[in-house]
Amino acid sequence: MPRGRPRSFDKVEALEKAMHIFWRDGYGDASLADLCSATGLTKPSLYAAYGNKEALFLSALDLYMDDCIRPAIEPLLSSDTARDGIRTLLRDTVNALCDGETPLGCMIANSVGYTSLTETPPPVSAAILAASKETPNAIRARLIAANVSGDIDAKVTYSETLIAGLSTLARQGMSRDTLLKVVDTAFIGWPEV
Amino acid sequence: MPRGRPRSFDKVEALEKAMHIFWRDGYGDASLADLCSATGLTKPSLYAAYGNKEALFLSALDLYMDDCIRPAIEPLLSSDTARDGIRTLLRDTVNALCDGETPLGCMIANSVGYTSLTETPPPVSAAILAASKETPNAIRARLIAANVSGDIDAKVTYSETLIAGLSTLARQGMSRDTLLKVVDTAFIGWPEV
DNA sequence: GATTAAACTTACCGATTGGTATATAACTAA
DNA sequence: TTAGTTATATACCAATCGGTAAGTTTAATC
Repeated sequence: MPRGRPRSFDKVEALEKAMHIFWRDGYGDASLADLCSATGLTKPSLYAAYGNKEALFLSALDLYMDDCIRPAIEPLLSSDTARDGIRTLLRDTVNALCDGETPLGCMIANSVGYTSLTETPPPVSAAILAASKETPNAIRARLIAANVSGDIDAKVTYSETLIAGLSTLARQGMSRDTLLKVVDTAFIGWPEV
Repeated sequence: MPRGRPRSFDKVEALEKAMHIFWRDGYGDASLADLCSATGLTKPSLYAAYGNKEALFLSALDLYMDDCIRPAIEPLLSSDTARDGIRTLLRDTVNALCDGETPLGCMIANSVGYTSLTETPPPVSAAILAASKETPNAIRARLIAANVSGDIDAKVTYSETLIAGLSTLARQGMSRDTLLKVVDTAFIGWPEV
């Protein structure tokens, strides 16, 4: 049993609220005042529980990866073909980007857009950069495993471009149906197998 | 001849410097201190010449459209086929995004990424939104003029997605050659004529 | 019940934000 | 030369930024 006064809030629940603020506003534009009013906590409570703003963001990003990114990557490995796996990943991505319950767009892509990397603390920008590579790396691994012909790196970067663009457009309010058509269009020239 | 003391700096030259700051940092992260040190002006001089920060951004965005966007759109109208015109537009875009002399990425796409549209003044976000539609509108007009078959809107949004994604990746430091390969990959499935 | 350890509340800190009032300097027109 | 007009430099403003020092509650342990 811990010794002193028990904390009056749920730590992961509050972290989820904070994550949504970072997701919507990015690291720099998410003020402590916003984070406090979203979580219902005061600044000293936030700092006691998570450290400082930087540590809070890193925790929120961890949560985002575990909740939103990695679950979408997993089915890629068990897909029939690499093409189908990546196509499904992109369609699932669109559905996540346009989910009405969470902020528009992808938290990582939003953060990359926000960071004038000069002004963001190096640990934060490093974590964002690392996070932004997880999906492309998984796509590359899947293509290599499938032993596909052609330029694998070009296909990886092409997929990366599509994801970043889809997130940007989703953030601007483009509809889910429109973005799903974009995915269909993007795969017209992608050879089978 | 104007009456009072003549201004000691060139107004469009200073605006270009300010434009580069907004281009690199977006509206919110570009502080007046940054804008002053980049232009070499003091705050009262900036305000006397351009109004306030908001008006300065709008002027900078106008300059960007005239210098960078519209010149790239123009050749689209005189291209042999719609496909070749759009493909050339995207290749020129990549070259502009990776130009070593200007900030990485596209000023409009960067600004869209930055704006947590709640915090950006409405005139600014409206101008950004309008600017972000000029290229897609030109692409749509070209496709209509060519009377291409298939879903024109899907092709337009697909192009829009590519541009936004290319800008994001360019901002992250992806090389020009890599992004040119992305454009090649993106047009494999785009039917001729 | 006394002690101890932790969370909470209130109030504050220096730095930076966008924006401006005031005063001085530089120029033209009369 | 003088009056009128505009640009400059200095210094300041309230508001907000991330972060914290005390002091007060609330609980478990002894």
